[in-house]
Amino acid sequence: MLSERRLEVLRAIVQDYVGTEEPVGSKALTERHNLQVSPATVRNDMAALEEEGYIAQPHTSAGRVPTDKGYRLFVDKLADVKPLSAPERRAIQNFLDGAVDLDDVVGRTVRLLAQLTRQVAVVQYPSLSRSTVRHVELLSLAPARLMLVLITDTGRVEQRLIDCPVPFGETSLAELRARLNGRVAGQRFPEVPRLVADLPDSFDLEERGTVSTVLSSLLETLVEETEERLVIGGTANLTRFGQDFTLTIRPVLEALEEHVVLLRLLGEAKDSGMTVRIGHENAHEGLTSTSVVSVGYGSGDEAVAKLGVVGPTRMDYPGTMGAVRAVARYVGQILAEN
Amino acid sequence: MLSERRLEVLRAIVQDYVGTEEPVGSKALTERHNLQVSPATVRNDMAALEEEGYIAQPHTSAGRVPTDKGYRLFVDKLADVKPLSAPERRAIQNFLDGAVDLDDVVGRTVRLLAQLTRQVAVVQYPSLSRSTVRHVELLSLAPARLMLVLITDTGRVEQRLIDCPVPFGETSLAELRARLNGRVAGQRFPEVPRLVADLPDSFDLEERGTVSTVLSSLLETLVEETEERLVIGGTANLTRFGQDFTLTIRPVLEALEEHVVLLRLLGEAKDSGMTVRIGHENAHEGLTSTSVVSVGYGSGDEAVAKLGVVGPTRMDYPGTMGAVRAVARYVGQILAEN
DNA sequence: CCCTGGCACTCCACGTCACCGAGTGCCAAT
DNA sequence: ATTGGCACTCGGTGACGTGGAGTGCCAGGG
Repeated sequence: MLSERRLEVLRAIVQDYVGTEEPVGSKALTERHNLQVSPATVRNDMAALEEEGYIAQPHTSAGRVPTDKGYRLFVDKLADVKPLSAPERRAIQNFLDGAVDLDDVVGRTVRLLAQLTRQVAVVQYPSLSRSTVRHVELLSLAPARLMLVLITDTGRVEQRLIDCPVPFGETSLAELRARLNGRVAGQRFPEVPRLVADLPDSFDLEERGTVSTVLSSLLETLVEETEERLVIGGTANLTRFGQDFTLTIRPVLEALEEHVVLLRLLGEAKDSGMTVRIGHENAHEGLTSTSVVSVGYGSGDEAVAKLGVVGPTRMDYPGTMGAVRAVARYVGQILAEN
Repeated sequence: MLSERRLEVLRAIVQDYVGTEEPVGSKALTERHNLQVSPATVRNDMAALEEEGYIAQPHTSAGRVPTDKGYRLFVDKLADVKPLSAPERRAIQNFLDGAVDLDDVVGRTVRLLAQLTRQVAVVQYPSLSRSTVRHVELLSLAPARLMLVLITDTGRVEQRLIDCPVPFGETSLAELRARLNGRVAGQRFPEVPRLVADLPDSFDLEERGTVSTVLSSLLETLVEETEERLVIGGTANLTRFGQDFTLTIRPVLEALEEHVVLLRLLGEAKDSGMTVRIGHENAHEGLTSTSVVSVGYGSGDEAVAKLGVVGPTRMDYPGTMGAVRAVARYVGQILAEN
């Protein structure tokens, strides 16, 4: 177990390094933080911290830099989430209050988060599987072509084109629409397959084919690929970090374009509370020098989706966590109002 | 007027520079392109080309680099659009054919274009103002809350939440829905305001407020901000250019995040045929070292939107133009099939 | 009149070298 | 356990020299 002061030294190293982006030495530490001990003592502490793997030196005769393990300890034990300032909170509210629909909420949120943290922001649309069905609409676009529109309590709207095997009459359509809504409206999505399974049976033989087509189209929207959508913003902020460039920024951009990767990442995070994944804790190769701060958000207690930021491991964790948490709360409020 | 050979020299310079990314000298030119003249002659030609502003040297005793004006001449007079190879064409077709709805088509297109050109791809959704209304749907989500769903012939679906001043009965809703569709279905969007202007008059006084609210919400979707949507992909490709980085890549990323900027850019392009805007021809400051190749696409002769790529001025113009044109054609075909 | 070979000149890129300074580890003293 | 002292390491920086690619110009030849 590390002594109290050594933890204090680690905290100071993290804070300084995050601020200056340069390896921090023993002398500078004692000057900038009043540790009440001499540089030599700090050196001993640093040697111990390095021994334990919390910090490292890029090369002999350079200052120390926190390792992933060091950041982990910092986040777990040494850092408090920094609440936003009053003006910041007001800015959030003003910015989000103008949203007119879910797309708008998500779009504004991602811009807001990127601006607030000066990092890359990621916002997931409310997951279908955690929403309830508000309404299912069936529209006839052409004799043998339907459009299925799905609306959730979180305001999400999914549509899908359907090619019918045979033309489907307007009355049958109304019938199907009514029965479908009778079954699923107000129900949770994961229940839907079970609830509609026997629906084709109650239709005439010749209509059954179309009904089945419609249903399978409905069930397809629950497939992961369409189920989880997300939006990314603030990628320009990536250019603020290091100039190694092709080694640092490219893999990150590539990873960000692979939404699947991000979805998996967010999926691995805890459902409630904030999750911080640091450096190599992220499975994806391109993201081993970044940290991901994410949190669930939702209109009630339960999270319907996640949002967060992606930034360099050397980031201001307390500030970032504060911003992420605050934004998630406001978004939850907005959602609850609808 | 420049002699034939001088144009040939310019072409050679552009080709070599695009290939090597390094200033090209007279000797290398004569070796790699059989110009049938000596380096000294080429030097004279180069001096003339520089005099005219088509090429420049980064510093004395370095090779020459094309200027924006040089690229412009190259594109206008010296380059042919390079048709795609058969495998490439097949790849496009395979990749786009699997799309299930418009979102999917646009998403696939942007990925395809980014991969094909190895640059940043931009795809605009079919513009509402150039589409016709296929259907307008009104759903009652809560007593005083409606959802307006708008479907175009291009497959685009826009939805909007509406808060009604007073609850609106189901029969009135059906009435409004029917009359609305009677007026606008099959009509072009720009006609819509005119067509619905007198609609509130035919309703009872107490319903008029809600009807007006619905109509103004419908008209709002025609406002530019929601009217034009676009998707961007392949930003990771930006890292392939130069390492000046904060001077080159950041402003571009920032510009790309400002969809408004891109929309203006695309808007300035010709409606039919391909448009190439080179370097400083782009009004936006962040894009003065990039070129934008764009082209309209649509299901018929008329373009409903544009797509294109953003890359460094030093790009393979013939190849890029070929890819952009081919993709636009295929997307048009896909759209026509729906 | 245009093309060509020759020649002197210019500068960037690159490698070498020396030096400075921040930072370290270790040790003896308190 | 803490501290001051001291020798050592090593990356960053600037000065310097050199090589080479490239240029402009000029005189001679088709």
